[in-house]
Amino acid sequence: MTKLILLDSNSLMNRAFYALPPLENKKGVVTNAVYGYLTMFLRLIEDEKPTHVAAVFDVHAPTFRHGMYDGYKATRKPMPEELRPQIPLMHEILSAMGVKIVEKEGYEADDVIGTLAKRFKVPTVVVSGDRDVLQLVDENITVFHTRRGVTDVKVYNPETLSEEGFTPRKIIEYKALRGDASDNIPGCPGVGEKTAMSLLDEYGSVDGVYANIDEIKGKLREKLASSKELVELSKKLATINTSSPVECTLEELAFRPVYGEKFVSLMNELEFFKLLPRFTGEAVKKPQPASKPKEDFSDVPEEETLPFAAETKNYETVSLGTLDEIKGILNSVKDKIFIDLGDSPCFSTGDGKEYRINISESLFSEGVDYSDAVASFKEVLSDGSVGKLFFDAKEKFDIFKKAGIDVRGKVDDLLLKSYLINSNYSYKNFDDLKNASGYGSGAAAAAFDIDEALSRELEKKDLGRLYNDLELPLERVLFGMEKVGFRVDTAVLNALSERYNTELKSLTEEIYESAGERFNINSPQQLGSILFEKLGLRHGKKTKGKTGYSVAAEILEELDHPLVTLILRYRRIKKLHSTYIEGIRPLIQKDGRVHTVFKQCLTTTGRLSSTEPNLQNIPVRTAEGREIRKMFVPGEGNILVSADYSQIELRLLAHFSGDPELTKAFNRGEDIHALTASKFTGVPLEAVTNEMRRSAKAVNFGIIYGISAFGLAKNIGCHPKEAQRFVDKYFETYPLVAEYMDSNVKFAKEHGYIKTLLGRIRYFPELRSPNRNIRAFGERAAMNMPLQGSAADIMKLAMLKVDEALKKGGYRAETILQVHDELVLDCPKEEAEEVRKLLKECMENVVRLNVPLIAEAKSGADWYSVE
DNA sequence: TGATTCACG
DNA sequence: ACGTACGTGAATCAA
Repeated sequence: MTKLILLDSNSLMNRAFYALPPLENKKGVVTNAVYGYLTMFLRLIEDEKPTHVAAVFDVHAPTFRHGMYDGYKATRKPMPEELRPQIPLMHEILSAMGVKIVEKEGYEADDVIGTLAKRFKVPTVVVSGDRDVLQLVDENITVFHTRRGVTDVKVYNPETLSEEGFTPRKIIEYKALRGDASDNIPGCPGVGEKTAMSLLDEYGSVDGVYANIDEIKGKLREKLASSKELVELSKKLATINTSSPVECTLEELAFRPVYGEKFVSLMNELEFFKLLPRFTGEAVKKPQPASKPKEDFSDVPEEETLPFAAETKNYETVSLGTLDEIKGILNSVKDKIFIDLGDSPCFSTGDGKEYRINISESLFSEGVDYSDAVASFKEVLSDGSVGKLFFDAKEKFDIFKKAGIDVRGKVDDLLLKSYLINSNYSYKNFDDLKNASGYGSGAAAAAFDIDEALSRELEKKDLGRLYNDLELPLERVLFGMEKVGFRVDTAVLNALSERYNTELKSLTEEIYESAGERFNINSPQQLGSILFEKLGLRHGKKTKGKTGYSVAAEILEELDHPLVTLILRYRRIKKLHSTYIEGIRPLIQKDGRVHTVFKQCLTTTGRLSSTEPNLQNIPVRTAEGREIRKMFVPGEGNILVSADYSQIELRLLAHFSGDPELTKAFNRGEDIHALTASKFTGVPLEAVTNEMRRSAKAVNFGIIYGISAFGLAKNIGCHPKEAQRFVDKYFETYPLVAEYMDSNVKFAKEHGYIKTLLGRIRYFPELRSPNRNIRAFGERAAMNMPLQGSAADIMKLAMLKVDEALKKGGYRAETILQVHDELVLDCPKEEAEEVRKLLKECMENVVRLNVPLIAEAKSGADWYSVE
């Protein structure tokens, strides 16, 4: 039984492009349209089982139709930059599969499709995202119209078309009157959906309308009369040419797909791991000696690719129903076990089997609950001679700790390994591996293979030490910090809350009075309309997005109006109150402490991040906000000891660049910002004013961030031209810094990545973007990474050192917080002075640079008073 | 869900 | 002629 599928490929790719998020493979190639197209095609193959297929594309050349240049699509939006390269890619994939691509220069895909559809007189399915092709529907031809997304398809045959009040011919007539903006068909101005339909219901066609134009009254008649030519042109534009000179026989379209090496390698390169087996069917389950995906990446050795050893193995999943069964297997574990907890806990012993604990059925029916299932792991988890493999070990430590279980023995963490291999995609790497293993959900059975593959990759990238000697031991330290937590004084919290509440209330009244009406002060939209429309204050040029005016503090500060002053104050208090008071209150646990969660595998630079609550952004810069810190206190009988690195990133800049002036200054212990100011202005060091130092400091920071004159200007509020002079002056003063920054960008462009002091890698796919701005962003980030990332390395190393030193010295003090360049310890009072010295010592001597590392260590009764 | 705003290093 | 400082998280509004 013959069945022909005609794919309106440009239309489908366009649909897919806008329907799907901008998927990228690890090389930074956007693949969403290709992915969507293939998904749809796959579904068609499975559901429709076509015997013949044609993928029809537009050829982008001056477009003629009916022999007349029509300017058609001349004003159409240009194809997005991320979509354009996906078209040739799609061609390549289709060719590899053996799907016939049909295109005819000078003819729209519609015309080619119309011609083929009508030519062969066989059952045909036309697949398109455009409604134009509905005019082709007949007893042989069905149209699949993709609506939202790529899988939501409406099937049109003569019956369903008539249910919507259309006939194939009426589609053309309708378009002629109504027009179609997306296709640049003008139609009759002033005639919309409703009018077009009622005219056609009355007169049947465009010709019918004009033959009876006298019957029509008023404005509509004028419009129609004056647009007669336009409507007739529209009709021509809307009519698909079903006799284009396309030389193509039915036999040429025969669908005999081949999923050979070329196809497999393309799919792997694009990282369509789930799609591949669906195309190849059973073939992928069997070992495939011929096609090792890894080989396909061999020409890009520096790329952040992973081996897929897991793919070819056969795994077995076994479901366990009783505690005895679970315990039986757990008792036999010799050296290493992988455990994952999710909807149903599962584990593997490295025997190629995955054991799933069936909570929902037998365990429950035996009156055993989830915590007992977890508790059944107790023996093996507490056994120090058995190694553990986890994905996100710290989370597992926490879950087991809550069940009263301490995890002992050597631990490996798949997430951590994956993060070090590529910090841009640590979770995604793992997903890819899971998919490659052929199992959609837990990859317990494949975990050991994945672990091995990741270990090989770590070694290849020289990350073994960073993993074994830094990140992995740090994970335990971080877990300890989370468990201890930071005590919050609820009396102080309540007092602050009350103060803020009162203040907010009175500010709200004052604001309403000043504005002359009540409105939602928190709504940027409403606020903007009050300030800029009602009061007519001059607004910034910024009209980002569609909402209109920016009401950010930096804009409002320019305005001189009592209402604005009130608003700014309101917002400051509101922020403090909702984020740091009411936001933190519910996070205080029964022990009176907040237990932040440190994300060790999140940032691209190697820094930690802190959540629930975020203790890394507690206010400090303003006196007003700093008050919040009074509620963070040490445990009973303790004192807080804290130390922070002084200008660690600038010191690293001196170290890496080797700039003599910068190095000399740090070695002499000079004030680096004042020095920069002095060199800029020519005045002696002692004569540098606060204002001069402030600007110089901003420049120093700017350098760390990968300076741009515009960014600097915005920060210090000067003209970009003046900022540019500062930048030039800076690089003149510290010439080796300029060289160093250039060398970073150059290296990143050449190799695709940059390393920090301890060899941490960050990839920069942005540098290969066709988009200038994205590239420029990548360049700044590449300049910043060695500084921010190395500072993170050093701090992490210091945390390990502090932890060891405290243990070794038998101190009871505990690290409770890290804020990038600061460590906070909860310390018994009697240990305070010793611990303060120990902390400073550890932090300053953890690595040796060409310049000294300085840490200032202080203590205090709360986080506010730490001096 | 994404955009805005603002807190930190 | 563009749009820009680097790295984060939480609250809030508007769709």
